[in-house]
Amino acid sequence: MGANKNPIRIVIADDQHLVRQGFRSMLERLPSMEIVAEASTGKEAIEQYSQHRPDILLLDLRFPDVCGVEVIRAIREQFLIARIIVLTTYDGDEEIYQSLQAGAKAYLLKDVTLEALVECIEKVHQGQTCVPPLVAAKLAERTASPELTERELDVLRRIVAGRSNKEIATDFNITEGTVKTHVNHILEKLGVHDRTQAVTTALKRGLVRMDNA
Amino acid sequence: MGANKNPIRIVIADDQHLVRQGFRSMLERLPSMEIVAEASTGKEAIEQYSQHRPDILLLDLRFPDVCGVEVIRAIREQFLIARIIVLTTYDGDEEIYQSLQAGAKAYLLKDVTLEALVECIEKVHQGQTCVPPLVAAKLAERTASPELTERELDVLRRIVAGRSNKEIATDFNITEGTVKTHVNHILEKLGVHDRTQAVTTALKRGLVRMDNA
DNA sequence: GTGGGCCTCTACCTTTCGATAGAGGGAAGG
DNA sequence: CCTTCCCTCTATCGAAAGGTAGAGGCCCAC
Repeated sequence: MGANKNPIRIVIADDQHLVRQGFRSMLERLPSMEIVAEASTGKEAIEQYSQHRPDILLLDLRFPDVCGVEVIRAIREQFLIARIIVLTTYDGDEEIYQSLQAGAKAYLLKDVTLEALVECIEKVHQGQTCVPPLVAAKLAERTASPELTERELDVLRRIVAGRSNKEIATDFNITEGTVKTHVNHILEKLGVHDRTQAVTTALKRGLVRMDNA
Repeated sequence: MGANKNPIRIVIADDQHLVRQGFRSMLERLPSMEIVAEASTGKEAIEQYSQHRPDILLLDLRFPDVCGVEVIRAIREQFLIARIIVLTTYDGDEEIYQSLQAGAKAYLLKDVTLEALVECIEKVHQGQTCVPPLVAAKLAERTASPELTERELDVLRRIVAGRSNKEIATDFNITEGTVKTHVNHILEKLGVHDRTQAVTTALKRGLVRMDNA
């Protein structure tokens, strides 16, 4: 089991130290893989990618600073050939859609087996994509449901932040009536009946994220 | 680096395959540790504990079936000496409190270093406990805030499920007025002004969990 | 048994929310 | 140019939510 001449060069980006070390520990056993760097934030992920130009970037979506999708966009902007595998626990249709839309080549959930991960890495390295059936099914859900406009997303985020219609109105310098219009459209598009349900479905689908603390 | 005569025998319980394998891969390198089993559900965790009686159980809180706290209670009921380390991403004060209350000896977040994990395992194996400062701080928050009654928790769960006061009333066969009373108490105790904020606060603090799908 | 939670109920009132229906302006695209 | 979409606003209305202030029954602990 000697060193491989052309191992697949990989950067791991995950905000959890232990998870990164775990991945590293598993993948380093394989002679065909080489971990060239780690990143614990979105910013670091971009930096490490630029610096090392790995064959594969294993990317989580959760970071303290930039969200994973932004990382994908930023990297793909500079390096169109970038081969990015999203490896995360989030299974919301919106997160999947956004990631693939931004240019990720694969979307894996962290409950896959090591074998599946390795297979995926090899496929992507060869220029293929990799979207497991369950993920694809989630993606289909999203395609079936109407898209929110930018403004509606703004309002939705404030709703999740726990603000009232009146407060949202002052936040955006618009009338409460307008906010209500947006809210109505949001409820329609999400297929729910009140803002409380809007919050939970938005969180489940990955349309918004809760701020910590 | 030969085999240790008395390695610390460990069971790993985590719903994510890749994470389990990562932990195993890391810990197996240490001669002083031995992974004797894995579990991917709460039920399995209890079974594997009973069967192997490990020195240490590394336990996540998220499982498809039983929640981690229940697992702790079930195991501690049979095996009072059980030494359980909670290793999770959840940092809500309620989850921490419940876990330690149920008898966990340590509570670690998955962003700790491997060194910290190993140190924790050794400490717990020697009969000590291990609660990092940040976790302890979260715990303090919980102690400072009033506790919800069983009924209030029932109502809160329904609120998170997106049900209206009227619906909750029929769910529990009580009047809508009574539900409103409970809701008022909930809002007071959580320190929020409406049910939407109650939902996010409850989720952040780990008082309730969202049902998937 | 007395006090204190807890759960239950009632009543009243204000505010907020959500539904509905419309309308005007601006930007993008055919 | 015309259509379409988005954002904005107005107006009205009923339904739901939230605040306040009680009160009775139950069980447990002191």
